[in-house]
Amino acid sequence: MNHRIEKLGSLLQDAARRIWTRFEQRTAAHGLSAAQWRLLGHLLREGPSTQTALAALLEIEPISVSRLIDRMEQGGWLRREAHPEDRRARIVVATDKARAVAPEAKEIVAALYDEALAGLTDDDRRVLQAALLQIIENLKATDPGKGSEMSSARLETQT
Amino acid sequence: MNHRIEKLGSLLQDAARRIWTRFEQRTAAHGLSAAQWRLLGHLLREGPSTQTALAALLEIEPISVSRLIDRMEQGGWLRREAHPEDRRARIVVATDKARAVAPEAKEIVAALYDEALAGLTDDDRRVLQAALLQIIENLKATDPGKGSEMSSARLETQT
DNA sequence: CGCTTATAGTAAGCACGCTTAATGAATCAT
DNA sequence: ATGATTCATTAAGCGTGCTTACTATAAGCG
Repeated sequence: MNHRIEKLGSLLQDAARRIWTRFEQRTAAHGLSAAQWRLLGHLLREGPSTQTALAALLEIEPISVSRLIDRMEQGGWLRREAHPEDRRARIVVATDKARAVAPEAKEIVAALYDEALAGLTDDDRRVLQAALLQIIENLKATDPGKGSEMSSARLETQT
Repeated sequence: MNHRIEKLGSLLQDAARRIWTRFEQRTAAHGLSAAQWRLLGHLLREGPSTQTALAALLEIEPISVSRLIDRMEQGGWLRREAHPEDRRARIVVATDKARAVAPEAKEIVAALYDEALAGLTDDDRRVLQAALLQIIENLKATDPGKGSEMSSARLETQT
């Protein structure tokens, strides 16, 4: 019998909520939300991209990307442009405004993570990171506890 | 320089999202959501309670509790009753229906957590749990990176 | 007693995730 | 080439969290 983490779901949710709330407090001047910054980060690192590609990358549903981008376009963080070859698709391009705030946002995130992880050793942090990746991997399959095909996931899932 | 967890926020959010999504898939027959189950759990363990008390316990805003309870009341999971001494307050009481599904919900949660944590050793799990608690603690203060007053948090937050 | 302040709950409105379903364009197969 | 299927995106509507602002009651104080 393995160790039970009583409130795993609540703990994860709380931790995540606190982080993005804090992020938004600190970027309030720009009005950039955590989800928006996450998307923007991808866009800036990897260049213009299709909405579908972004959805896959962020692992959220295309419709969620669509509406996120609606607001970001309104906020002037990016533009939707026509795809040159596929008239179904749009290319999402970050604006100069986005490029301009990126360094500051990065610093805010770095400082926030340092704060969040204060008191944790390097080893703890590595275990934490690996554990989160493992959890995500374990829950990727549609519904059966099928788990992963990589990253050393051993399935010992059955009742 | 400590280990940086590049995408701490995203990882936490993803893991949490996957857990509650999965929970809701499995309780779809009852139509119980993860947040509702969380509230119900408190109610069943600790008995009838004021909305304010629930908000404090769940660490969410009273208004969030209010609307959550709206739906749960509609769903027949609980009732709002008058507080005998304070006419401002309402006492929230779980119904028999809630009591009836509790064992099944508990099992679903336990199985889900087992699945989520598959491949993690007992030590990993303990570190994970402690790390999540630490992160939550570290981010409790209003905004300044004040961190915690307990649980061995050393602040090494500065740039 | 009557005024001020604090507390319990709610309303309105926003962000972000979801599901389900629609639209238009591309692609595959006959 | 045409008809069916797949794919990119959007629309509508819901759940959960938030902030801000309001009502009603309670409590403290002159």
